[in-house]
Amino acid sequence: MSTLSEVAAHAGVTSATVSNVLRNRGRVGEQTRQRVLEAVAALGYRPHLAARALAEGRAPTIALMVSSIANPFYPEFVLAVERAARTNGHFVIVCNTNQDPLAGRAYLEQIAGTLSEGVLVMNANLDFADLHQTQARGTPVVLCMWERPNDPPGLPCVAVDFRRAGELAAQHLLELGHRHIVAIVGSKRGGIHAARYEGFVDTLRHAGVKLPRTCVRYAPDTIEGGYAAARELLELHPLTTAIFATNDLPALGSIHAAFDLGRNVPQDLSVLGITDIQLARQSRPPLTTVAVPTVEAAEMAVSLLRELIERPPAAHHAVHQTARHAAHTARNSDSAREQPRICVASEPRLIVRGSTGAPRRKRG
Amino acid sequence: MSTLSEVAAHAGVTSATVSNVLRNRGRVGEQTRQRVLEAVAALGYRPHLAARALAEGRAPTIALMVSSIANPFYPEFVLAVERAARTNGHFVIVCNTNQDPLAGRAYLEQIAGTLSEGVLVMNANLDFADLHQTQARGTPVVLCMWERPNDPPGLPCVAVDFRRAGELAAQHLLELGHRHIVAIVGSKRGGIHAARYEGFVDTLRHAGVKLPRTCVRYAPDTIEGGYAAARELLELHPLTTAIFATNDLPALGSIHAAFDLGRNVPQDLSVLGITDIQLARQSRPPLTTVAVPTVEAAEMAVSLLRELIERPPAAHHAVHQTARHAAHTARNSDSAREQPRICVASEPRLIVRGSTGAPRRKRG
DNA sequence: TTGAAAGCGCTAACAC
DNA sequence: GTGTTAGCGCTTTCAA
Repeated sequence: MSTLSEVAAHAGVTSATVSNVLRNRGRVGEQTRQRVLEAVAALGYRPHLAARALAEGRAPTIALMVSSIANPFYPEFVLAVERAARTNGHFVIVCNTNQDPLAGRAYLEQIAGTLSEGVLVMNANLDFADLHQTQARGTPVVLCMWERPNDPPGLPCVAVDFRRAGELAAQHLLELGHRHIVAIVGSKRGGIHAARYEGFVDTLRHAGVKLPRTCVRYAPDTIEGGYAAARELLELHPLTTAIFATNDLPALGSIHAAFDLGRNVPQDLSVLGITDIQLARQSRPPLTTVAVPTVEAAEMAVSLLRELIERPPAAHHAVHQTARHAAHTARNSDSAREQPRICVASEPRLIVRGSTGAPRRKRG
Repeated sequence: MSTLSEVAAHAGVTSATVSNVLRNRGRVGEQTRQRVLEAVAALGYRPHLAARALAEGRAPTIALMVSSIANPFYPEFVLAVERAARTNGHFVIVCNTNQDPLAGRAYLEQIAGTLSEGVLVMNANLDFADLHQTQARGTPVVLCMWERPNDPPGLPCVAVDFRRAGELAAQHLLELGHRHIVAIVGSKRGGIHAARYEGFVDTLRHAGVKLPRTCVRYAPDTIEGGYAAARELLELHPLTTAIFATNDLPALGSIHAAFDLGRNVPQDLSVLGITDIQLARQSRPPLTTVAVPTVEAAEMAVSLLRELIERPPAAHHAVHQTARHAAHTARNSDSAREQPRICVASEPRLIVRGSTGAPRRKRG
């Protein structure tokens, strides 16, 4: 691993010059530039990113917090984030909080501002206070998929209208003629899926279709969770013709439950979810779902983060600032907080596949 | 973001002392230690990881190269890697090579040795020459799942006996009484899945069961790939009673194909794969498969990497070395190369679930 | 037990 | 155009 000054020596110039040609800064004579380039090639020089980070006062990485990358939704998202980040010259560090706010805090404390110049948060079950703190310390934070555009979280975020997703789902079921519907909510009551559920229920209600409490289950956001919930629901309400799940995983589990109960999907039972993860396409029958703009959201999140990194929102009281690097500006916080940026991603849209259909006229 | 010397000033000591108390190095008086700790708390000091990396000559991260994290197998692996890495004090940077060796090289060139002190390679379709080069430059590299323990790759690796996995699969089918078998290989002919396939074929042959060329398909290692291959195979060989796929994803696709062809699994057709990804448990019917020790391999890989980082294998010719940091040792390469370490993970084992059974006596 | 000082590899003023 | 110089925040000899 050769260093800048080794290259400089080899080219008979000074390291500043090498630095300049490498970053196309400052005017450099054509011949020196050539000599430098040769030296770089000859020595196989590669810049030391940690050193550069230190000197520049900024890191080449961003941290992506997820609760557990094993959730089949995340990898798709991580992929998109990584792609977008790369084109901005950032590497991404995956931080599995494992649903534990303490683990999340530990990550934030170590990484934010020292190894990563920004933090992306994807439903990682983090303490908002921690997030605000890292922000106050000067490291931009953005929430990747805020579920309620009309109810801003007080942090920069990209919002996706999940309420609308719920509405779309209900509408589809209604149009098909379903009236005996049950719902599986993939989070705690009032939890993260609340907006999806409300959109669904409200739409049903407007159409005069009730969804009594016994027709909804709060379950883990997994295939197994959906499976168990669907079985219970189906056994309790044998006349059910459609199951709505607030996420694809439980919807997939519901299809399995139907299968095990000897019910054919979609002939005997319609099932639909929200998100459109890859698996949705790959189930038998393929899952009807309300697609959410995952990749778009990832890209927006990355670009919002980049923006925040480049031009940190001015703090209201101009803070005493001796620091050489502007990135450390937004230091103060509570007294005068400006509205955090919020980007709204495009609307969810219904994707009709094989798991929904009209209910049978009569059921046995 | 306060710095060491700010803390030092606040505590009335010098930054060296603060550094010492923070890392429990050097003897420090109990009272100064207390004052320092208070100052740290008061200022909310957190060490700057990039600065530390530069000073120590080592980075707190490792790079994990994968071809595309969207493959459902990887996240499970990434999760395990991340956990293991964290307990070693390393963050992990995910590098999607996207099947492109050039992308892989770009990653290696930028990251290795400058931002990451080690690289883990998980089937990332990389150029071995690049890998050797980064190793020669002093950054340890380990291959995460080498498929042929008896045929070392010339790089440190953790090996899993995938040939054995193929044997186990064949044995299971044989014991159930299957004789009309087809196979789907999830890689190019002679590609990464070759060992699995050979183990399978050889075991069949020893039992006197032939697997003619028309009974095997090389297909993409995906659900869709398996689906298409299975359909072809099944249409070509209607008497088939069992499908073996070298990976779970194509096996899952095969189940779908059977479904669409009106064949019941396992009554009309048995299907099995290799790996035991989470999805295998969650299909209908659940997939019989040969489980491979994913988590164990991840942990072994991380710990092998750590070992290599801590005690880099001595180069044979003691290389001229002025560098202050020992990590830059193993610089030379080809003429006198010592045997790279290879760790063998525990054996694959058969997991019988619902997708395999005895063949029907007679078929219509 | 503590401090002074050098240096990790790089960038960025500023001077020449 | 190119070199000089002073750091970035930390660790680590070596002295005191």
